[in-house]
Amino acid sequence: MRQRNDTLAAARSRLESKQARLTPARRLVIETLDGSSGPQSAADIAVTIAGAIPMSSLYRTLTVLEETEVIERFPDQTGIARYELAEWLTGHHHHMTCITCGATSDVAVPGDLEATVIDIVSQVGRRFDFEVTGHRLDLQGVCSQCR
Amino acid sequence: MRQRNDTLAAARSRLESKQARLTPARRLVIETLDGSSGPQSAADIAVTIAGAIPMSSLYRTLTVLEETEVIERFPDQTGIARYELAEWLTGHHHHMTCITCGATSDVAVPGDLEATVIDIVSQVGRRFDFEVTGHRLDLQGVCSQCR
DNA sequence: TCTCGAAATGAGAATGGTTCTCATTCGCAT
DNA sequence: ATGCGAATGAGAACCATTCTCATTTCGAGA
Repeated sequence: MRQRNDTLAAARSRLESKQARLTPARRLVIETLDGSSGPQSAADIAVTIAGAIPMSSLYRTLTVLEETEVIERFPDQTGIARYELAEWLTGHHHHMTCITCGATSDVAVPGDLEATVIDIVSQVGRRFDFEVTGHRLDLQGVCSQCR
Repeated sequence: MRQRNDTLAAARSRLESKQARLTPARRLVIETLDGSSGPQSAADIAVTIAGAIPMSSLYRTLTVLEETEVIERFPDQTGIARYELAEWLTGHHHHMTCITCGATSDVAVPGDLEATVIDIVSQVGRRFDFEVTGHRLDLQGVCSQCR
């Protein structure tokens, strides 16, 4: 299990390799995402850190962390940006989104199944002359709490 | 191969079952999406139809068609909404997005592979106590034109 | 065919997430 | 200590999308 200090150290060296610093704001955002079980919006993060970082700075912080590939950004179903630690920090995973409560949580597909997914994806890429560099698998459904 | 008239007829009956009409604007949008090979943004559609529908009406049209499940909406990687005909009209498919040019195109995963995907997805759902109702598989990579 | 009411439209204002500007502050390397 | 690029904060600006409301269109019934 990766420790928080590992994440911060890895993030710091990634940032420094791009002449950016691990500032208090950036550290706070990284720690927040490291403690979350699913992708967080800027507003989510602001709530978690109790507004410790003004929105304009928070967005800029998120942009910097995204550009340095410490975090990844993708829109949720409504188009609002959500962030999580980059996969090289967390490990490859996918998402399950509950169509009832809207919650999205991470899901690590078991290794054997993930291998099959990768195989399928590359077969499809080959068939359509598309050089696959990554994939995303989202499950929609109803979570256990909503049933 | 589904014909355009089939699509329009199916859309009309779907709309009428929800006391909505197949108006000229709605027909135009449906025909536009029917003639596209990938998801289109509101701006894309506006260009294709040469501004024949004012943006406020276009957005409302898209909302109505989405609510009646004639089309589906999902945000692209930048968070901008993109639309395409619902899967009950087009058949189940996935998307390939080129990380170089940004183009997204539809891809129908061959039946045997799709069956495996469905199997994997339901296994994962079972394992995580999540009642899967649908899935989305996005391939990222480089298209043949960009290589 | 005429009429009425519900549905649809168009123009423009309003919204809200996100980005930009710019003046100020911070922190590392001399 | 000093200087300079990096980082910050406040607020304005942006822009995709939604809302408002007055007007128009369509279709069912007279």
